[in-house]
Amino acid sequence: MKTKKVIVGLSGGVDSAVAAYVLREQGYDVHAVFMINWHDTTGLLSGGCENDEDQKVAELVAKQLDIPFEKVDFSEIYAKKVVDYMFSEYEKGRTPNPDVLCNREIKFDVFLDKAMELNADFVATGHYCRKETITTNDKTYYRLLAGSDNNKDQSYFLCQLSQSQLEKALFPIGDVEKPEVRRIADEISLINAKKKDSQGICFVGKVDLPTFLQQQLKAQTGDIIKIPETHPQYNVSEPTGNAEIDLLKHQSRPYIYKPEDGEKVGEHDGAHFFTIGQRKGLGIGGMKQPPFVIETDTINNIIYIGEGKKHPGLFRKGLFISKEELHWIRPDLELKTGEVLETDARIRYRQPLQKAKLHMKTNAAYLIFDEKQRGITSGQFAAFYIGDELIGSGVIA
RNA sequence: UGACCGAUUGUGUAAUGGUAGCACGACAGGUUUUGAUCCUGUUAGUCAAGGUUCGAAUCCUUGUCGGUCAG
Repeated sequence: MKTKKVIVGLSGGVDSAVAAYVLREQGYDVHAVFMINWHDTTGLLSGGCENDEDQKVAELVAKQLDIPFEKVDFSEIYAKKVVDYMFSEYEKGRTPNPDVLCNREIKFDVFLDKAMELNADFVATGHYCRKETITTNDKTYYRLLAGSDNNKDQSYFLCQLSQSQLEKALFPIGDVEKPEVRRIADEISLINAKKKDSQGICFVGKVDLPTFLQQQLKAQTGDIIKIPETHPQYNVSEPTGNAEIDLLKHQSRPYIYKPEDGEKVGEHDGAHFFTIGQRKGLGIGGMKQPPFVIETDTINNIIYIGEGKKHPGLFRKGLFISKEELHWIRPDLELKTGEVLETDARIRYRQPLQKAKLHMKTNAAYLIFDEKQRGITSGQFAAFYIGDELIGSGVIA
C-alpha cells in the first residue's frame, strides 16, 4: 500500500512542529507548508517582525525533521474572507471570531485545496482536538472530538468545519497533552521547543483592536450610560401562556436599553470598539466595584455599563441562533423542527462546558442554559457538544 | 452681597495632632491561537500662603474654588 501523503501547516510554533514529527514517525510522507496570510502591521503590539521570525523557524524545523518545505501566500483571500468579515461584523455591532472563520475559510479550505493540488491525501495541523470515524447506516461520518488535554482543547475553533473538510484533516497531537508536546520537542531538540505559544488573531497577531479597527471604522465620541441593577427589565416574569415559543423567546432575549434608563457617567470614542463583558478601556473610576459593558448600541453610539461583576445585565439564561447561521458538523444529528437536544455547550474558547437544552424551532434554534451565562455576545459562536464530541455550532444572534 | 459647609492621587472615599490607606481607573507583566474575562505588580494625592506645635490632612488666619441657605 502506498504511503499516504500529508501536508502539515507549519506555523513556526511548537505544536505544528511536533505534529509533523509525529506524522513522520507514523510513516506518512510528510510535507510542510508555511502560510503567509497577512503582511500589514497596523495596530500590532510587540514589535511586528514575528511573522518573518515564524517563517524562518518553520523552515528550520522542516530542515530538522528532514521534510520538504514550501511557502504559500493566501493573504489576498485571507483579507477577503477573514478580515473583511471582521470589519463587517464589528460594523454591525457584533463581535466576530476571526479564528473560527480562518479555520473554515483558510486552513481547511484554500489551504486544503492547495494540498489536494499537491496530491496530498490529508492536511494536518497542530490543533488540540481529535477526529474519529464511525459508520452508521452504511454511511461514514467523521467525529470532531475535544483534545485529550482538557486545558488546551481547541475543538471550539473548528466548530464550523464540515464533513468534507474533516475527512481530509489529521490532528496528530490531539491525544497528547501540551507538556508532553513540549517534552517531545525538547527530546528531539526542535529549535522552537521552548518558544512561547502564539496569541492573538491567527496570522495577524496580538493587535490593539481599536487601533486595528480604526483603519475602517472611524472613532466617534459617544455616551457611556450606567444602568442600575434594579432595572425592571431584569425582573420581567416569564410568560405564563402555554406557547413554548414565548418562553424560549423570553429566556433568550437580549436586554435592550435606552439612555433614560440610566445616568451618563462618561464618554467613549466608538461603541464598536467595545464588547459585552468588557471591563478595560472604559476609563471610568470612582465606583466601588469595577464597571462592565452590558450592551453596546452601535447605531446610536452608546455604551451601557453595569457596576460589579454580578450585575444582572451581564447574565442571560439563553440565546438564539437564526436558522441560516446554524451549522451541523454531524448532519445526521441535525435537529428537526420541534426537537430538543440535551447538550453541553460553550460560548467562548476554553469555557468549561455548560449544560443546556437546544430547542429547534421553525426559524431559529434556542439554546437555554441550566445556569445563567455571563457575557453572551452576538457574533460569537455557540458550540454544541455531546460528551466530548462537537456536533454543531452557530452564530449568536 | 451675608451666613454656613466643603476642598485628600485621574475619580470616589478613609485617616480628629503621631507611618496618608482603600476601591475604581491608568500603565506594565502573566494566562489565553477570537473579542473578552481572570491573576500579579506599578503608578499617583493632602487647594494656596502664612501661623500654633517636637510633630499638622487634622488646630488658627487669610486667600482661591465649589456647594447650600439667605436675598
